[in-house]
Amino acid sequence: MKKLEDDLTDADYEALSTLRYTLRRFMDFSASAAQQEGLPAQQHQALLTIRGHRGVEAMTIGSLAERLLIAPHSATELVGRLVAAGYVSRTTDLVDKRKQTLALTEKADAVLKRLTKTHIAEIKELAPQLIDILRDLQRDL
Amino acid sequence: MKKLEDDLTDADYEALSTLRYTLRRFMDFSASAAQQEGLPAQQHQALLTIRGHRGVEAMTIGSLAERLLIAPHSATELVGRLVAAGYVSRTTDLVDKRKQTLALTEKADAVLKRLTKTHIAEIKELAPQLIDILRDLQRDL
DNA sequence: TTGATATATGTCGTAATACGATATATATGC
DNA sequence: GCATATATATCGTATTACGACATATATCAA
Repeated sequence: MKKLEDDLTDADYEALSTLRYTLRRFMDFSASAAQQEGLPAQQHQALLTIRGHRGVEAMTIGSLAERLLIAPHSATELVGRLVAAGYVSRTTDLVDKRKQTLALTEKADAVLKRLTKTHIAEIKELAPQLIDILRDLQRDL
Repeated sequence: MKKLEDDLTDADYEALSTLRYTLRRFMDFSASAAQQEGLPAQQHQALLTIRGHRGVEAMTIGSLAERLLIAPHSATELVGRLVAAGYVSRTTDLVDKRKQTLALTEKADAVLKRLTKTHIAEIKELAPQLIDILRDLQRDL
């Protein structure tokens, strides 16, 4: 349906560039919204990850690290900040005492609820545009 | 089609969390790919932005900053690094001597071409999943 | 059980980079 | 032709993830 060679067109670069721009705007919106609630972006992501976690196993430092794509010891530091700020409680797992079980405080629940509503609203604005760009790139090459 | 109250369900948090996880994986893939080419992620974004720029006006420090959502003086520093590494040429605009016109070197063109191909391939993998999640969130609330 | 190894988390110094505050050069408008 | 705005640049600072290393607990084989 398109060019026969495997070379890239100006439109290809433009599409990818626009995708990244759109993603940046979303991330920027998100970071600003979190900041307004007094939360650094990464701490917001940690709260969302803990709250959005499905599964029988409780959330731990290690699984948080996996989900955030950071090293376990970086998650340790991140959780340290969250506990210090009163957003997360950290309890030693009773079965495996190496593990730390994480849970949100009421304070975190309230903040995250507001942020999540705002984010879903923003996504509704952004989604159609994003889907269009993704479809374009799918068809590409 | 869903709950009547404006409250969030566990599934809402889960969907948003999954969206962010998917975005992180893409960004992480991208950062790793760039790193393998010797480029920090932000420098890669700068190159892509310059290359993907459409419009009569040439790319400048200021418009790069806008597109990257960073402060102009941060773009100055970023471009400084790119010039030092031989990826970008910076020339004073002839009409408006305050402006710096940016262009990619051949070295940058080659690297960016490889990276862009890889990225488009990756997006083809990720796009269906991403579109699904976005649709879910669109229908939501 | 014991000892060896693996796993989970924690500590501390470092590096990278965007920012704030500030500065300079050029343009533009009255 | 000055006052103000715009575009870019410089430098010190703050944030945060990481590498290197350390500790505690678990697991498994002999």
